Amino acid sequence: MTAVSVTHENPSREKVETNILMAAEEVFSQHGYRGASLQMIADRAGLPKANILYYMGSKQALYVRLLNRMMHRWNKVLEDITPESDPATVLSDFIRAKMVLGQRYPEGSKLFAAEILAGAPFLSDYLAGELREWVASRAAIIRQWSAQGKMDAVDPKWLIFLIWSATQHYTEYSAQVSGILGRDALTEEDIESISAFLEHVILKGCGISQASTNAHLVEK
Amino acid sequence: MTAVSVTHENPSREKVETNILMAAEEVFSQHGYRGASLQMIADRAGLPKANILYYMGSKQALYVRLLNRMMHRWNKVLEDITPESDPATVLSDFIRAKMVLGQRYPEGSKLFAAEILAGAPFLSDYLAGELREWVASRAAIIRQWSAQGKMDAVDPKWLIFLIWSATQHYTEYSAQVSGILGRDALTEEDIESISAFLEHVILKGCGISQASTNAHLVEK
DNA sequence: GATTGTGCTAACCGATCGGTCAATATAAGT
DNA sequence: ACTTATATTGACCGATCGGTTAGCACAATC
Repeated sequence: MTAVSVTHENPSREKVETNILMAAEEVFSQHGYRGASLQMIADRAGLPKANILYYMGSKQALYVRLLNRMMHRWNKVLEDITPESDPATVLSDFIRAKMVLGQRYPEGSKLFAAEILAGAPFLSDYLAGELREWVASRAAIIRQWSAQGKMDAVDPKWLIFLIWSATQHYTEYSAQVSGILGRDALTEEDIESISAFLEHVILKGCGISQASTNAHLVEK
Repeated sequence: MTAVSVTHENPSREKVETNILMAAEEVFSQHGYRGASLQMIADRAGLPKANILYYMGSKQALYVRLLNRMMHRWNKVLEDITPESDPATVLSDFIRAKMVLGQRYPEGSKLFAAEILAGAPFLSDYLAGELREWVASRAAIIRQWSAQGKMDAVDPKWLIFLIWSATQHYTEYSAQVSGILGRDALTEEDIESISAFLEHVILKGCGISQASTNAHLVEK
């Protein structure tokens, strides 16, 4: 068991696995679980197919691993959104964080979307468990804000779904968005412009006064 | 051979085709183009596989036909949204129409979503053509409204995307929504509640005064 | 230098893929 | 009745599916 030695330079197990995970994330996100094939993943990773199975065990194990990885990234963002006293900053942070998440992990986000489109066969427990509780706890806070007159008495669940959908749209429907905009991808300015727009509409729409400037109102 | 005459009882061509299209829409929407198999479609339609190909020619032809059917439904909704003078009614109608569309054709909507997730290989022309022009023409109208002081100077494209994403969410992420709500499906009241919420937040968020009552603010 | 353990992969497995075809059944026209 | 056109489907095709296995390369241990 002393065989620690110098395996660091070698394409050590970790590097190979990362390579496979990246390739698999792309393929699964485009074609869903059933539509993805190990051969496509292997080709994109530049490895023989048997190698994928050697490292990952099975197609399902690989898929579940990707889902879990994405769930953890997602949970991290959720945790960062602490229930402070100020609705404006909390909701604003939430919007920005979700936009960043989508931009940072576009493939993982699409993979998640494909899984849910398929009826979430691997995620139903997570949705009805952890995520549901997260929504419930946040909804309670929002309800308090409404009761305190800090914002309109909107249904908190619909508000949370609104922020989710509006931000996710730009990663999962990137093909539609760029097709319509006539651009290959969104620029940094686009992202900032969209974030500012969503902040403006959602906060104002919920009757929350915005602290920041109005500079973002200028159309790109 | 008494079986004669009454061909009306027979599943005449049109009926058979409709049956196949329905089955195919379900399967494609769940698994995407690659993930769907003709055998699954045949099973769901209660027909032998060869029969599917007899009526539809090929997997791709069947898929494209479904996409076109959904595009026409979609275009019909878009056409109904005429550029009247009043932003409030136009945007409100748009929101409601999109909610209805999603509830009416959930499978077709999901099929569309899966196609776009996969990079829209069959729809790129449509997106960069018809749909793009529709967005451009509507954006121009919204810009006029802003110039006339009827609403805030938000970027019209982001506004259109916001309405799309917020409404689509409830059909395409129905697995997530119902998982979190702890309900199998959305009720009529849910739909009304969501529509009213979106109307309230988006119109108010864009600085458009709402004519209707505030009854919808009561949380479900 | 023989042994052991791991990384790696060509070759193969049965199942299923989209699609073809020949055979049969049914209906319609004459 | 006979012909023609259409409907229907079991059997089959080569390709590809996820997964197994046997064997080779290589390095560390004894």
